[in-house]
Amino acid sequence: MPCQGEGGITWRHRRGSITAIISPLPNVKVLMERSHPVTIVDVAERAGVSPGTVSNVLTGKRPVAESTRQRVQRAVEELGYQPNLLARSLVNRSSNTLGVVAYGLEYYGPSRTLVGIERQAAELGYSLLLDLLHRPDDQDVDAVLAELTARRVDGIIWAVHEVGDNHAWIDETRLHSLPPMIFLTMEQRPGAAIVATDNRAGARLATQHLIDAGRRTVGILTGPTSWWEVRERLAGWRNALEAAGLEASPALIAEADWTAAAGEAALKALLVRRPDIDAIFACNDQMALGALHCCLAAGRRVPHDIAIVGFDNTPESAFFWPALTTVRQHLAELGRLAVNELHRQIEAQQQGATLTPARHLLHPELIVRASSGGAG
Amino acid sequence: MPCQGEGGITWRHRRGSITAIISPLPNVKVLMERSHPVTIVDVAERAGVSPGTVSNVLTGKRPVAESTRQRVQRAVEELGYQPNLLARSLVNRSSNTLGVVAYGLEYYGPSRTLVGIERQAAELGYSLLLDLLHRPDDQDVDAVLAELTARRVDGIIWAVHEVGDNHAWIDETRLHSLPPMIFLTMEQRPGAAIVATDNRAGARLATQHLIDAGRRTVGILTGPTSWWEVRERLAGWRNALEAAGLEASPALIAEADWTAAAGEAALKALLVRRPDIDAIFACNDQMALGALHCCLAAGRRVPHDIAIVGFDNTPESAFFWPALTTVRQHLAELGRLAVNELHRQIEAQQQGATLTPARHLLHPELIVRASSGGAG
DNA sequence: CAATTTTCTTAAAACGTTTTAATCATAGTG
DNA sequence: CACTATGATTAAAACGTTTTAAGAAAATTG
Repeated sequence: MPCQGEGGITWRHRRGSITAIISPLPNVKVLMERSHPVTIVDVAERAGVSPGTVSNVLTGKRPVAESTRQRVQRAVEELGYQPNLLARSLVNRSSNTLGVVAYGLEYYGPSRTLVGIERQAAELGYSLLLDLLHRPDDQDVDAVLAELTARRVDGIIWAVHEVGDNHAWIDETRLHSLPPMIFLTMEQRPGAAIVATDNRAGARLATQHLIDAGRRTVGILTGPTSWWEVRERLAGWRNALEAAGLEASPALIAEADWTAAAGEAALKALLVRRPDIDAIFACNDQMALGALHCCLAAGRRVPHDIAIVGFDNTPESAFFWPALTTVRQHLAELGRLAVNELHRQIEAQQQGATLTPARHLLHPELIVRASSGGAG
Repeated sequence: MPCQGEGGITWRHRRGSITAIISPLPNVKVLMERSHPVTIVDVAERAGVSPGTVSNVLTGKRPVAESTRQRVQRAVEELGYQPNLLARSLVNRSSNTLGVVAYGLEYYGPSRTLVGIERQAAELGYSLLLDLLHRPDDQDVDAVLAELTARRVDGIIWAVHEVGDNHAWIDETRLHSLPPMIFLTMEQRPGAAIVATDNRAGARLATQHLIDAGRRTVGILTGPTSWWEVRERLAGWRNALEAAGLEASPALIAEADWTAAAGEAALKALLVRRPDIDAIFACNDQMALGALHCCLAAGRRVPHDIAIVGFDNTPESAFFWPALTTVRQHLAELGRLAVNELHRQIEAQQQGATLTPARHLLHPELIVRASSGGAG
C-alpha cells in the first residue's frame, strides 16, 4: 500500500534520478542536472500522488481535492514539467493538429489565406502541420496525404488551386480513408466541404463596373485556363458582357501566366489584334500591372484610352500609376472560415455524427481607383 | 510456441476484428469494414510473424529473411497499413519534425523564406509545425515555445524579425531547455546559430551604386528603426557615404513603416526639408514604390531629378514606372540553409556532440534597372 | 452507529510503436 | 558428431500519457 503524506514516495525511480538540491531556505528548491526530460511520473512522485491524479489535475477532466491539486501544481512548477503531447495524442487518438496542404505560398493570395488559417487554428487550439506542393498539377499527392494521416492529423485543409485534373487526385473513395477534409477554391463535388471566393461574382463586378463607365469593348487578361479560378472569372466576364448585349468573343481573350511580364506581352499582342479595345479586366493585380506598363509603353493613356481593372487588391495596387481599380477577396477570412468549418466536421465525427459537407462562398468587393476612371 | 506457416495466427485479436473476404480468385483479397485503424499487430498476424519482425522490415534497421520480408510487405499492402508516427516518435524520442516560428507571412520576404524552409525540410524528411506571431514585438512567446517542445520537435527555426527587445525573449538559459534552434535575421550572440542576409552589405551596394552614378545627396527611406534589419541597412548606407566623403546626417533619414503609403508620405516630408536630395535608397520595394509615386506627384522626374533604389527585388519591381533598381536577397536559399544548419545541429546532438553554432551571412546582389538611371 | 452514498485515489490496462535480450534454428568447424 | 558461430525471430519491456474499474476515505443518512 502506497504511503502518503510527508512526501513519501512509492513510485519507482527509473533511469537517471532527479538530483534536487534543497537549499537552506525553506520552500526554495533548485533542480540541477536532470539527465532525462521530466515526466508525469516524476511529478507524481514529488507530489506524493499517482500519475493518474496528476493527469486529472492537468486535464481537469475529473474532480480532485483542492489540497492535492495545489500539491500537484507546485510539483509541476518546481520540476518545470511539460506534458508530452505525442504520448497524449497516442492514447487520445487525436493530435489536435490540422494538416495544411498548400501551393504558391510565395504569392499574395495563398500566404494571406494561410495567415487566416493559422490564426483561427491557434484560437481553437490546433497546431498546424504544413505541406507545400511545388507545382499545382504534378506531384505525388499520395505521399503528402500518407504523411499527414501517419501523423494522425485531426483534419486536412486542401489549399491547392484546382488546376488541370488535379481534383481527381482525391476521389470519393480516397476521401473515405482520410480524416475530415476541407477544400479551398475547388469545384464543388459530393462528399467534400468547400470554402471559396465567388470568383464568378468578382469578375462580374469588375466587368459590370467597366460597362457602367461606358466601355464597350472589354478585353480580358486571364491566367492559364487550366485553373478553375480562371474559368470562373472568364465566365463572370462573359456573363456581364452578354447581359449587357456586348461582345464576349474569344478574340477578346488573352491568356498569360499570372506574371506582370506575361501580362504585358499578352496585352501587347491582344491590342494588335483588336486595337478597338477600350477596357481590360485582368485576372490578377500583377498582370494588371503588366497591362499598365504595356499601355504606357504603347502610348495609350489609362484610363482615358483604356480602363483597367485588376483582381486581388494587393497592397501595392493602390500605388500603381495610375492607382488600380481592383477586386478584393477576403483571403484571411477564407482561411478562418475553412478552419471553423473543418472544426465542426471534426467535432461531429468524434461524436459519431456526420455533417453534410457545407459550401461557403465568400463575396468579393470592388475597390474603385483611378485606373478605371471611376475615382473621378 | 507460436505456430508458423500456413498463416497460423498466434497474436490475439483485440477490439473489432478484421473481416476479410477471400474472393474465389486466388491471391485476391478484399478487405471490408475495418472498425479500427490497422496496426502493426494486424500486419504481424496476417503475415504470421511477430510485431517486432514487421518493425524490422519497415525500418530496415535489422536483417530479415527475404521470404518473410515479402510476406510482410504483402500483408502491409493488403491491409493498407500506415504506421502511426506518433507512437514511433514516442519511443524514438524524436518526431522528425521542425518547428517554425515566423512573423509577417503575408509579406514577400518571410513567405519566400518559408518556401525554402519547407522544401529543404521535406528533402531531409522533416515535417513542419508552423506557428505565427501576430506582432513581432509583443506576444507570449513562452506559449508557442512550450507548445513546440511539448510536441517534441527536433529543432526550431526562429524566423521572427528582431524588433525592439524581442531578442531578449530567448536568453541563453532558456535556450538551454530547448531543442536545437536557429535564428533567421537576428543579431549574433553566443550560443545561437544564425543564418541571415548581410543587410549592411546590401545597403552599401545600393548606396555605392547611387554614388557611382554621380549622386551627391543620398537620402534613405527606412522602416521602423526598432528593427535590426533597418539599423543594419542604415549602417550600410552611412558606411558607403562616409567612405565617399559625403553627407550621412540624420537630416537625410526618413522613417516609415514598410508600406508604400507611409513611404510616399515620409519622402514628401523629407523633400520639403531637403529639396536638394538627388537620390533615395528605400529599405524595401514597397516604400520605393511609394517614393516613385511621390516623385511623380511632385513633378520630380525619376531618375533624372531623383534616382531611386529599393530592396528585395519583388517580382513587381521590374514593372514599376520606371522599373526599379533594387537589391536582391536569396530568400529561399536562406530558408534552405537554415534547415541544413539546424539538421547538422540535431544530428550532432543526437550523437552526444555539440557543434559550435555556425553563422552564415548571405550576400545580396544589386539588380540595376531604370529608376537609378543605371540601365542606360 | 451501521448502512449507504459521495468524493477522491489508485492500480493496471490501454495507445502503437521500437528495442533489448533471449531463443531457436541452421550452418560451419575441427 | 559435439561445438561453436551466425542469423533470423520473438517475448517482453520500454516510451509517456489517459482511462477504466475498483477501492478507500469521508460524508450523509436512517
